[in-house]
Amino acid sequence: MTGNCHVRFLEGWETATSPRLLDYASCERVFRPALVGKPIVVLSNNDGCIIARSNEAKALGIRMGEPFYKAKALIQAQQVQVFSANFTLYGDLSARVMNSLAEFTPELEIYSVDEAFLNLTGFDRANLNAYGRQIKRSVEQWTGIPLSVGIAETKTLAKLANHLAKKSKKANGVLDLTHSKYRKDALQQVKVADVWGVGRQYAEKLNSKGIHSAFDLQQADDAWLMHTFPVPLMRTVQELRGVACLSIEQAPLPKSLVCSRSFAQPEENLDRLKESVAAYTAHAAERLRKAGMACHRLLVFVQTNRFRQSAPQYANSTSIALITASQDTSELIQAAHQALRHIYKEGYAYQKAGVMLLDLVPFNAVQGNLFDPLDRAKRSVLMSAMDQINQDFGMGAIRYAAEGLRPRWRMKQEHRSPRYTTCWSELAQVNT
DNA sequence: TCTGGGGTCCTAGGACCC
DNA sequence: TCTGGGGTCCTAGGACCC
Repeated sequence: MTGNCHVRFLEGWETATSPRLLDYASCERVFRPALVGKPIVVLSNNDGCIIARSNEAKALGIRMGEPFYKAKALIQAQQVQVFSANFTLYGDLSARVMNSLAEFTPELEIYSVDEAFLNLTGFDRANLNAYGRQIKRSVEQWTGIPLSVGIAETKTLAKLANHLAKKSKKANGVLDLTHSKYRKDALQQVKVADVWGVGRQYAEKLNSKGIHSAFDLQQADDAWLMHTFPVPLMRTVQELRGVACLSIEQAPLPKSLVCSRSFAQPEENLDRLKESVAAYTAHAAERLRKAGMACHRLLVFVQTNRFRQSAPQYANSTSIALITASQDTSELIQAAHQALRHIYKEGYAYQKAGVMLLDLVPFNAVQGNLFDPLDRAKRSVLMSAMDQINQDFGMGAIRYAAEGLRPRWRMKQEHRSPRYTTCWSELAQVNT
């Protein structure tokens, strides 16, 4: 028997079309225990809109995805605590939770910043529920982050169990559905749109054929499904039936890597776009080196604000192939600037730009090139030195002049909490 | 007035070759 | 030169996920 355990903390969010919330509120509370029980909201990059609310803030009627300025009066009147998204802090707390979870399984898959799968194959089936409670209790005690646990034979069922564990008072954060007589009942309770692998498009199509619950989907006709939907949905259905199609995977190598941002203000000027693209490239390259990878292709994209339909619209992208796979920041910045010059058109108010590093390969497996103009061994030493300095003194302590000195395009983050766990100077701001 | 950022997989279709 | 059939590779786009 395979036992899959799905753990979720912080809660998840979804795309703009069906916003759920990201409960980063619990991260903020770890260092400000006085905030427990108080209303909290977390803002998106640029402090534009609300991407997370604590239960107390929800109760006040603050909506998910609501523009900050619209909720401002209510927020002030009710003394709601406001935070800019602090992804550095959330990422670090996430790593601590993952390390704690690793104590409970020989095989841990870090699925996202706030989710993990634990392989419990071979564990005592009768005691899985108790084991789930032990995980929840221990990790919460060690990290201060609340979590919920779902257990079942397949990953899809484990996710579904977790979904119910959070909602059900009786489950109290832990639900084991392995060989459970409540299985049918559980599947009937979950809307098909809430099944992992069923998005909005599929849900609409399924609903129109009378398939509304996870149970309906589990019972659906195979021939019809195969004919109507792409292959991955059939895997989902099999998983709902208890047939494992997805294995627990440990740290699969990334295939691509993206860094992109919306600007605080629209940007028309090529030089400033070049600065932002250089900075995104530098950031992406740093992550690339950290992953031990190099890229064969680099893509740059720019776009105007698609919500402002009255303004002229333009979006484009292009990629540059690199003869030798690279992780060298200056080489990548050069390529990025070359790509940007190709797609830049004057007279548009750009709202967003981004850099994608594609066709990644492990750095130690990079094919050399006889006519390579770069001394890569030397460059590599330079990159390591830069990364070390930035790690010790904070992100951006040392950077390329091409990134600009006082970047106007930097994000607005007026309400960011300190990076308590990753920056000594900010730790001093701890306030209880 | 505001509307994030970072990923994967599958499929269709065009280019090119034999 | 014309023809059909079939293969591979690449790209773009759309679905999904967090």
